[in-house]
Amino acid sequence: MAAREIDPRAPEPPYRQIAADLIAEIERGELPPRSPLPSEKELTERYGVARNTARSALAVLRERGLIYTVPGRGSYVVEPTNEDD
Amino acid sequence: MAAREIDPRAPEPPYRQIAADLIAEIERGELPPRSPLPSEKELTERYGVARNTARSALAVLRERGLIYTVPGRGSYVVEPTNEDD
DNA sequence: CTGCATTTGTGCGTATGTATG
DNA sequence: ACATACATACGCACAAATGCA
Repeated sequence: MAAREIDPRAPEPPYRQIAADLIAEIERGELPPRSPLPSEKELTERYGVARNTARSALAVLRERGLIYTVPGRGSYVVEPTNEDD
Repeated sequence: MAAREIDPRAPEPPYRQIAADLIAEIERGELPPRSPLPSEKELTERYGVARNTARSALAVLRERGLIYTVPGRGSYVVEPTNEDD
């Protein structure tokens, strides 16, 4: 298997497609708060991209404050901050 | 010339040293608002680093809201927003 | 409009360092 | 010491945007 719906020729670059995919997973609750995201290595295998591309996708989520990264451990979904109730 | 004071073995990684250097230039007024920063290529030559490293340095400034980047053109110092008077 | 140079955007591969367990 | 994972860095390639002749 591997390689989820990533199209290298789409106007949206792969790293953004992957970021959108991960964000969708979080919003669907498939990746609940504090749960670990796939490692960079797993993302490379799952989406069929290079490590830098996987890292770029994670960087998007990090900049949006959706995840945080711990060196040597991995990336995790942030705790919700109750700003939507 | 080339290669300004960048030490690859310092605890501060090169891209942060370069970012700090550029920030200092902005704060000294050597790079006034709307002035163009050196291109990525120029930064690689000036500091003796790879383009990715130069890009990482610019990304730091961009995230801090100190510069903005126009594809195909370059990066520029932002306009001050008068919040310090 | 066409072509060209310049510059940034994206991507791949690889290597080394640091943090964690 | 070791495995895993992220951080940083190098080199390279091609695409896309811009500006100009």
